[in-house]
Amino acid sequence: MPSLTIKDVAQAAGVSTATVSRVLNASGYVSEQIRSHVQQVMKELNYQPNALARSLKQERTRTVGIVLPDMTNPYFMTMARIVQQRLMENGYHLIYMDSGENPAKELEAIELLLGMRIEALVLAGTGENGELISHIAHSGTSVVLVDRAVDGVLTDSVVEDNAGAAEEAVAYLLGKYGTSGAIALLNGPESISTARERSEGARKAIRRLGMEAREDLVFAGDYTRQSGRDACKYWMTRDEPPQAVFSANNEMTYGFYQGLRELGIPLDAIEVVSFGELDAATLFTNRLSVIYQNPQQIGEAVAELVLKRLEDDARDRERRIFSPRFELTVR
Amino acid sequence: MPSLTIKDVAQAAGVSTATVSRVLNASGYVSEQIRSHVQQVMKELNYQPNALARSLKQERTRTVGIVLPDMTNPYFMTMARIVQQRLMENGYHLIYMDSGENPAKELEAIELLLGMRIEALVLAGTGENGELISHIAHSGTSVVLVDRAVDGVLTDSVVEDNAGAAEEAVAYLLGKYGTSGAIALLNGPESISTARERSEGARKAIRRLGMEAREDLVFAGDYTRQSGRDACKYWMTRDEPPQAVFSANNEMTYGFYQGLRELGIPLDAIEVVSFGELDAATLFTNRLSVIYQNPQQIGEAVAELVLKRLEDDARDRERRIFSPRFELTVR
DNA sequence: CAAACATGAGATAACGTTTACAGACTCAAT
DNA sequence: ATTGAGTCTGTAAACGTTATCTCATGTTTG
Repeated sequence: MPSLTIKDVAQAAGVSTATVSRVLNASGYVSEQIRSHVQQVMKELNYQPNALARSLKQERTRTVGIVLPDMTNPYFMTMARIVQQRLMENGYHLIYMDSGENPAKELEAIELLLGMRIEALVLAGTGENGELISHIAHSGTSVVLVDRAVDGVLTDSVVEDNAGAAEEAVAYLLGKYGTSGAIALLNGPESISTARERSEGARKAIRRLGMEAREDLVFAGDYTRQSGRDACKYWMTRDEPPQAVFSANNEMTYGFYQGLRELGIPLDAIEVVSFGELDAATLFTNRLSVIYQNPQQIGEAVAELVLKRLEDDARDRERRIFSPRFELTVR
Repeated sequence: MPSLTIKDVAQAAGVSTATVSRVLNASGYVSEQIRSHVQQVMKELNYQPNALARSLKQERTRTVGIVLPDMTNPYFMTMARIVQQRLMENGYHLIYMDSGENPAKELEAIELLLGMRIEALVLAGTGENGELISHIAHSGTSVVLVDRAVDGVLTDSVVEDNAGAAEEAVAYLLGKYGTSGAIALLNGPESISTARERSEGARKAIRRLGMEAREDLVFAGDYTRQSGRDACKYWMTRDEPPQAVFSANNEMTYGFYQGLRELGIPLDAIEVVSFGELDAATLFTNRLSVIYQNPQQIGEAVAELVLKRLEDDARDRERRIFSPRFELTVR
């Protein structure tokens, strides 16, 4: 829209556009008198510099993009908030995109951001657009992967020891409920690296006891509430339902409880250990434990890697691995 | 960074930049032969048009900004996701900012967006920057207020009948627990319009029975978990604790339960009715009911108003009011 | 058959900034 | 007096696009 330009300000203040620009950027020489006068005029006119023109000219946007699979998920948003905060403090800003766990939308989002000339991309990916992402990383825009790896992409990344935490949690359940094997695994989609790793860790715990996972107690969910519900119905209506469940994320866990509720089974009838942000839920039941992924910590790491990469593009690739805390809250 | 320009493409394809621009925008005349050739070249070079330059030239960004008080709150994000979706479908995109419920950060966010030349602003405000917001609305950038009114600002808006819903809920509690008055009100900050309205509605229900709210059973929270916890400690440690609580938002409700937990009081010892997204929580307790604000519905309305306003700036101001559903889930 | 028109493609002037570059002035040191 | 450095300000050329204006061609039309 026809908003004010530096020209209007210059005219109103009786100086050249160059001078206005200089006071705007506090660069070059400008007398204190004119300086304050120009600033006065800018305030009066309510002038707001055009970031588009500025970025175009400077060939810098000081902008970072982040694309997340689900912006309604507090885990991701808590992480992202820290990133935004740290970037802001360093003069960058963050632009959010939601891929909805959908590779095509992810592609669209990334291309939109590229068009905006982001200087760095933070991605919790669907795992599918490896070729493009690699290409981006090799052509000037820094890429930091978070939470999830992407096949064939080697860049800075901050991930979690999903396998290790899953193994620990399942080992705990096995220890408690014996080797009878009545422990169910509620897995996420194979396309997502975290889901694969969690599933693998869980299985490893079982194998270490010289057993194999009972495939009728393994459910291939897709990180949605609905799939947790489905798993519940599948398992809990049989003659010998499992005694415990390991769930790969929070949404599926909620779905599982919803299923119990619908089946009329008391929520405390079965012990659950779940990955993900379930703080609020643990208030309400005595038999749910979580594998807590500290999103603040992860956000801090992401911000740090982004900023480091931005100031030195030639750095070696860095990989941060955090260990989620298996927090036994069963009372 | 030195990304490719239309010039590079033109050179590689052996045509002028004007021609490349024409195929890019499918405007003007260009032979099918050259057309496909240029597109081929663009694919090969992985060319991504510079949105900054494009917007600058066209004096249109097709961008809408949204500033929310808390992007980790699924209520807001569920609403925003719909807005984004609808805007995308109409060729706009949405840029998110988080004000953290802080007027100064809100101001900063708005100014940033203005600098980016957003064409419309969606705002769930802190209630504090009325002057600026009014000014924006009167100078070409459409403004749509959502969830919360802002003093002195008259623009398109979509809000809820907070007072009505609060009144209904508290009337229910009064009916159930008699007029003994042992119903506690957990209010939000007075600066936020929704909080004021919810508090007022609750008080109205009490007055209708010819009584006044007992001020020792009214707690002035601030929409944070911590304040819910504080309220709990304040009320539940006295000789005659309240029999029921009306809470103005979800976060405070979680805090209240956390307080109960810490005090060792069974969560079902007290009935709660709360505003906000508490879907998951109602799975776990039998004595929590929610006043459900349908975020999808609100998102749809916001998107519709934004799009209408964008295509006809002269429209009359429109105000959509939704009635939250008081959903009695107590079993 | 000239005149009108549709088609195709290149030059070029913006859009709102920043940033050389170049003048002009002041002031101290030679 | 002359130089030179330091301070202040303006002119104008970019940044990567799009859109207007040309100028060529055909291709209809009256």
